[in-house]
Amino acid sequence: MQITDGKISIPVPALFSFQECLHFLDRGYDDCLYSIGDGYVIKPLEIGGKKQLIRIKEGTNSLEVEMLNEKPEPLILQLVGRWVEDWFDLNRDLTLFYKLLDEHAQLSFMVENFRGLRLMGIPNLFEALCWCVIGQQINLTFAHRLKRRLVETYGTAISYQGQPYYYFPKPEVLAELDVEQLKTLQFSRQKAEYTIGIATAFARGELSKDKVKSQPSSEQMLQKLQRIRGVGKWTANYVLMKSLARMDCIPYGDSGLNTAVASFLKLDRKPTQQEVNNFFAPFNGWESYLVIYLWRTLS
DNA sequence: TTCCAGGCAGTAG
DNA sequence: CTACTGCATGGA
Repeated sequence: MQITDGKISIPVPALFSFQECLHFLDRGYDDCLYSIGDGYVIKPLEIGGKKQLIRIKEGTNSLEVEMLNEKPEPLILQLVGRWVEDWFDLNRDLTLFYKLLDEHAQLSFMVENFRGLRLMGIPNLFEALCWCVIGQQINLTFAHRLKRRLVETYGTAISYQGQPYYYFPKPEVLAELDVEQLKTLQFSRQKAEYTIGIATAFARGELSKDKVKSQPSSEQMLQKLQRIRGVGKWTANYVLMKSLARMDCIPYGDSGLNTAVASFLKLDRKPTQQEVNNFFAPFNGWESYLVIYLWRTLS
């Protein structure tokens, strides 16, 4: 990572495609927590309690990060750079995963077709959990609408060139809400209760990214997460993958995953958990990436 | 109209 | 243990 003149230049690894990553972020959904333009993404993020707004473009074998709202000191720039590396999962060598894909009779086409697609993270665990609750069992268009209402109502924003850029609401804010307030945003009673419960757990310090991280194994991380009401097997696996960058997660029950696996196995029904496990077996240690690539086949 | 979406908890057997 | 049900809305 190089920092010169208030800008950050991050070298990208082999098997990286900015275009594939942007495609993932775009996908036709209206997301309120970043903004995609032609060849760039603008993202608001908080570093050390300070609100930053960054624009990420592609350079020559690099990502170029520009600070849009202020010119912070080099230490902060360093942290912003690390955050971007985290978001795009840049510090991962995908050679082995690609070798496994290449050896696979049905999936080897992904090596060329999806080349360089990375696991785009949701570094904020609280946000990731809320997003799962919102997305549970409803169509993604409506899920994005619900998220937008939550963020625009209870989040904070900064303005850049006349446009507001929103930060996800703080747990302390959502923890103070009552169910009826979220129901006016068209949350179901259940989604409202789960969201407030998760916010309360974070606000009280019962749950945090560090607390989940400190568990010795993925299995125990899953168990810690699933103790929270509203967090089941699907959500726990999803957030371990997206927020903690664990590589061995399969969000069992995911309808998109079921659709993709059923299609490769030529089933006219949902695959059983055993069939999903068998399908994933050759990708031991790379399950999360395979999930991302299977979802990619659907869009 | 009915069915089902990037599920989950609660209950019954 | 498995099977079923309510939840909320919108698109196919």
